[in-house]
Amino acid sequence: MQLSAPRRGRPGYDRDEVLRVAVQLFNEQGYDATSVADLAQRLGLTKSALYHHFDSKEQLLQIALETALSELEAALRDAVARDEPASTQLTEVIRGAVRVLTSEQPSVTLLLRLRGNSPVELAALERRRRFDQRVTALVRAAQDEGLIRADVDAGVATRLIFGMINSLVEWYRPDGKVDPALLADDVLAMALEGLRPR
Amino acid sequence: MQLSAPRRGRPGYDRDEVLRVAVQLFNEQGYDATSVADLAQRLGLTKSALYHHFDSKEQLLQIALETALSELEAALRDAVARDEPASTQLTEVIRGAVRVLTSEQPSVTLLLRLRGNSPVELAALERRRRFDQRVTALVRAAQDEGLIRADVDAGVATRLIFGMINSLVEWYRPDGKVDPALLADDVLAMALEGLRPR
DNA sequence: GTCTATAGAATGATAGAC
DNA sequence: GTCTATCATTCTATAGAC
Repeated sequence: MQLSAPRRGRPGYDRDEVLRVAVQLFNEQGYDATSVADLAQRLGLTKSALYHHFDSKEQLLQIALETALSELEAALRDAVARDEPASTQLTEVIRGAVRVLTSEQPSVTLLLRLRGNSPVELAALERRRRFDQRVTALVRAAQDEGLIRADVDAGVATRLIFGMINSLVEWYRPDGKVDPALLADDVLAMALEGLRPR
Repeated sequence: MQLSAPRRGRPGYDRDEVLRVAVQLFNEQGYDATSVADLAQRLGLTKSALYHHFDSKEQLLQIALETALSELEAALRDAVARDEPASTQLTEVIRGAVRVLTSEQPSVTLLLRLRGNSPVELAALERRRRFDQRVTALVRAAQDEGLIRADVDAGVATRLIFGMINSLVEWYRPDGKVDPALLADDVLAMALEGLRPR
């Protein structure tokens, strides 16, 4: 079974490679601050060559956001699929979110910086909001089970936990020095046990 | 003592009011996605009238960033001024940072979203980096004193703590329902004791 | 010849500055 | 309002691998 069709035509970038470089540049400079000319220059192409691969600048954004959101939603689905206590599901969601943020860091970074300036961005923000709501419900259930203190608001607790997790896109570097699974352990330890020695 | 000079000439915005609206709009849409025409429309002015108050769009950004950075640096200075253990200084820095993020939320929000696309942005990012380094040194000293577990990297711990704190700009709303000082208690409790009941 | 990646030139719209 | 620069985008055509 062949994994990729044999290359026809002159050699050059394919769609995936263009997308990868585009998302990286969007994250370096910001989506709005990055012009199609910037991207063409980074790739060593002309703008018109880029438009052969994609319909619009926004389409590049849309595809990247779809990747980020579908991976996060899959992690949530996997965590709640098995018949386990909400506390276990919550810890699995946290591990899954850390895994997605490290493995799909570029596209998730784009997602976390959206301002809602277009229908595409608004739709992505709405999907992200629904994800947050489902996690908040898990935190609430985990409070009922006693894993999480009941004297903190579930919404505040969720936001603080994901404040830690989401900050990963700002400083995590996939250079192999930090195992993402161990990083998830650190996040869970800090969220549940705190940083003070016991 | 009069707090504001009597208004002369036609009524209108003064420099501070223009700045306030500008920073708010920058945060709604993103700095790069906001045009001077957008800002003029929001204020009900022409672009020319705006340029009477300011030299450039970037000057508005620069002033806001100066506010955010000087307040954060002042909070750090206050925390380390008194002759107390590093552990105490660290908790005071955290309280101060939460106070600044809530009281100066608009300008700090701008600071946290910078990408370094101009010399002004690069200089601000460099000042922010120095702030982070000084806090990391405090965390390291607090580890030596036993407030913070020694088995987590000081840099990782600092980043996770400020991941929580910085997330405030995304969801805190100064509507009076949440006292910032109590919010700082929540952040400190989660960072030090964790969310699991003891 | 056919398919794909690429270029050059030009479009209309909008940017920041004054 | 006006200016010049730059924006995203499109049209038409070519270069190179099959």
